[in-house]
Amino acid sequence: MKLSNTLQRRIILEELRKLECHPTADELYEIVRKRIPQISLATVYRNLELLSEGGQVLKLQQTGKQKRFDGRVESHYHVRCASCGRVADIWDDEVIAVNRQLDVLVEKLGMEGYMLELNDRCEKCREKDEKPE
Amino acid sequence: MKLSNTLQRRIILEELRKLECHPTADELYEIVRKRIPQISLATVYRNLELLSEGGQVLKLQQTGKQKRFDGRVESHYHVRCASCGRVADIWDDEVIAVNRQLDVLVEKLGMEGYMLELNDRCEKCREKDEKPE
DNA sequence: GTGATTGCAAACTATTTGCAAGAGA
DNA sequence: TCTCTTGCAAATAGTTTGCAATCAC
Repeated sequence: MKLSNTLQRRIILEELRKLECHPTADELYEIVRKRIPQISLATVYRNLELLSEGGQVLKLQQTGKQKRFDGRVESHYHVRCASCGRVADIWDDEVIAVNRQLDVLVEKLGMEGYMLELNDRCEKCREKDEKPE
Repeated sequence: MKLSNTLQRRIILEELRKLECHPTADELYEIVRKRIPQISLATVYRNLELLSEGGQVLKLQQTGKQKRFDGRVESHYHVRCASCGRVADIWDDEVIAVNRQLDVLVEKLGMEGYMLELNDRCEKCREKDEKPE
């Protein structure tokens, strides 16, 4: 589906690109509203979605909207399925090594921490890809 | 506030620890319900929250519930404020280096990608900490 | 013209909260 | 006993969707 060049779309992208910060949809809505007062929040959501599918905008969010919980507290690492959001543990030496490095780096920069997740697609989603009903 | 040892709390933690996977609150609710049929979803949410504050459970989620968008698509890196969720860019050579390593690693493991975010607290939240109204 | 897009309102999903009743120390 | 916790229902927050009108190509 090709995107047509509507006023709303143009302004949304233009205003987003102007910003140094990384607004939420409704923050951007408030900004865009100064130029197109009657625009609706749904339009902003729809366009951000389409633009990010088209690679013109970056969506800063992990897959899956629900929080997930882990009963194991000791440090270990996660792979999240890029399509369904399921999370599994990963025990790869190099992954562990990168995390060690990040621990050190974060300490050095005086930051609170970091969040690293690898993304893949889980078995179930891969099966679905092969035989989509 | 110390946590009292209620049946619900005990079973929630017990069932979560049994699992290899990392359930969402409602997935866990369904499991716990087999043992305490009248338990409510709100209780599961409340306990997961308390347990994760107490460090007995890990919450696998980034701060901030809203999606954020970025007008710059070229690869660059983010720091998210651990308390308000605001996102800023970071241009630190070592951070860039770690990301390069991750690119290579992900490629090698044949995965889709990764998501790395540093966490800190932003100016505004730091100020608030100092003089909480 | 016709398919994409809009604004609006309503729907939806995940999560949180108020409250009165009940359990734990 | 006195606080913490529960179940329930209602509220909230963020986001998505159906629809008829309108716009872009």
